Amino acid sequence: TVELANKSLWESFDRLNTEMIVTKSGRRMFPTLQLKVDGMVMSSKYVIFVDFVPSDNYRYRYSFHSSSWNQAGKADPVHPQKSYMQPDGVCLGQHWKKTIINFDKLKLTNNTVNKNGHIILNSMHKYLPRIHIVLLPNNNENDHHCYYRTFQFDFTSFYAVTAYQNHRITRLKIASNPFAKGFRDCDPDDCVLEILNHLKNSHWKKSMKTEASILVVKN
Amino acid sequence: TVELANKSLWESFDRLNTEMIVTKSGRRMFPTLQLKVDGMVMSSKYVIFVDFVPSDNYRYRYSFHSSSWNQAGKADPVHPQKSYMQPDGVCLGQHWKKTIINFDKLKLTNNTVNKNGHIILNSMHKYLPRIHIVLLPNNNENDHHCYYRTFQFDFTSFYAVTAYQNHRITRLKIASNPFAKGFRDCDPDDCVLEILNHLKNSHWKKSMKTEASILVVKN
DNA sequence: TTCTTGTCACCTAGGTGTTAATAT
DNA sequence: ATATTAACACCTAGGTGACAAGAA
Repeated sequence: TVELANKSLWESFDRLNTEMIVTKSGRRMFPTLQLKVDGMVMSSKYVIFVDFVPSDNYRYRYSFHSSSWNQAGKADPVHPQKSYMQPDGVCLGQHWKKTIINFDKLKLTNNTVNKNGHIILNSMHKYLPRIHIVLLPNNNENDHHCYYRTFQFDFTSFYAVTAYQNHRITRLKIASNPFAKGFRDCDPDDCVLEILNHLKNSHWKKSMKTEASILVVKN
Repeated sequence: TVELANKSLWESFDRLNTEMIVTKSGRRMFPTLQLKVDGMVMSSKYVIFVDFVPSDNYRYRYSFHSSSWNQAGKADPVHPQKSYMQPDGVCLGQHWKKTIINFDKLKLTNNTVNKNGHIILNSMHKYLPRIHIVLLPNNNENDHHCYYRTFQFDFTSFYAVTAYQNHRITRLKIASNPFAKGFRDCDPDDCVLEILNHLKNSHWKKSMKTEASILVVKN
C-alpha cells in the first residue's frame, strides 16, 4: 500500500486545479510527492520511481473571466518520457517502510534539449504523476521475474504552466511553500489558516476520491 | 592511478601542518578530497570509499610559543572505524574517469554515540586519509574475487582539533574556504595570493613527496 | 493576444570562524 | 591550564513568485 504523507495539502490545491511551473533550467514541484509505503517484504530490495502521464489528449487554455481551464485543441507532440528514480536508490523494504519517501529534488522542465535528468512536460497540458515500486529479483537463477506495482492518486493531477494562471493557486503556493515566504503579506500562520478556511467553507466539491488507483503488473 | 585535483591547496596547508575541526554534529573537511582516477576498466563497476588511519600512537599538544605540535602521551582508545562511501555509489569505470570525484559531504565528528554516518576521530590526534577503490566482481560464478587498491597521500595528513591551534592555519582556511568569506579583512583574491606568496618565499620545505603510496591487495 | 524568458529581491538551508561560557 | 561546547553574524547555494521584456 502507498499513501501520500501530505495528502491534505494536495487536496487543497486540487480543489483549485493544481498548477506546476516548468522552466528551462527545471523547477521543483510544490506540493512534492511524499510517500508512506507498507506491505513490502522487509528483506527484499526495491527501487521507487515516478513518471508523468498526460491526463488526456488536449491542449488547455485558462479563461480568466470564468476562472476555469478549457480545452484548446489537440495535444502537442509528446517528448520521450523519462522517469525519476528516488535518490536513495536500491533499498530494503525495511528502509522504505520507516521513512517518508521524498521526491522534492525532482524537477520539471519544458526544455526539450535538457542535459540534466529533468522531467520534460508540455506547458498548458494536464498530467498525472505515477509511482512505480519495483521488487528487484534475487540472485536465484530460476527467478528472473520482476514484479512491480504502479500507484496513482487522482487528486495529484496538475496543469503544467510557464506562469501561474489562477491567482488563487499563486496565493496558496505563497501561503504554503516556505521558499515563497518573501511574498506573504500577513502573519504566515494566519495566511494558511485563512485560505484553508476559505476552502473549507466554499462551494467547491468536498468529497473526493482520495484512495490510490492500483495497477498490478507482472512481466 | 589516482591524483588529487586540489593537490597544491593541500600542500599549502601541509606546510603549516593541516588541522581539521571535529564537532559533535559533524564538520566538513577543508580542503576536501577531490580525486581524478585513470586506468579503470571502462565497463567494470567500482565503488570508492575513504577511511582515516591514525598516523601514529600518540596524543598531541600544540605549543603556542614554539608554534609546533608535540607528543603528549599515548593515544586515546580508538573508536570503531567507519568508512565513507562516495555518494555516487556503484558506477562504471567510464563514469569515474570523466568526473572529479568529490568527498565534500564527508563529515568528521568527536561524537562517539553518533547516529549519523559521520567519521569518528579523536581530537588532538593525527590522521591520514586513505582512498579505497574496489572493483566489483561480475556475475560470473567462477569469479568471486574482489580486487581493490588503496591510495594515500602523505601531504593530506592532519591533526583533528575542536578549535584551531595554529593561527596561520585559521588564516589560510579563511583565505581559501568560500564559506569563511565573512572573516576576510581584505580583497579575497589578494588574501589568497598574499598568503600563498608568503608560503612560497618562506623557509618551509619546498620539495615533498607528492606521489601516492600504493598498496595492492587481493583477497 | 497569448505564452515564454530572464532578472530580481526575498526567502530557506546550511557551512564558516568567533566568542564567551563551560567542562575536564 | 587546557579542551570543548553552543550561540552568533556572515557567508554560499539555491528555491520562490513578481515583473518587464521578448517571442510566437
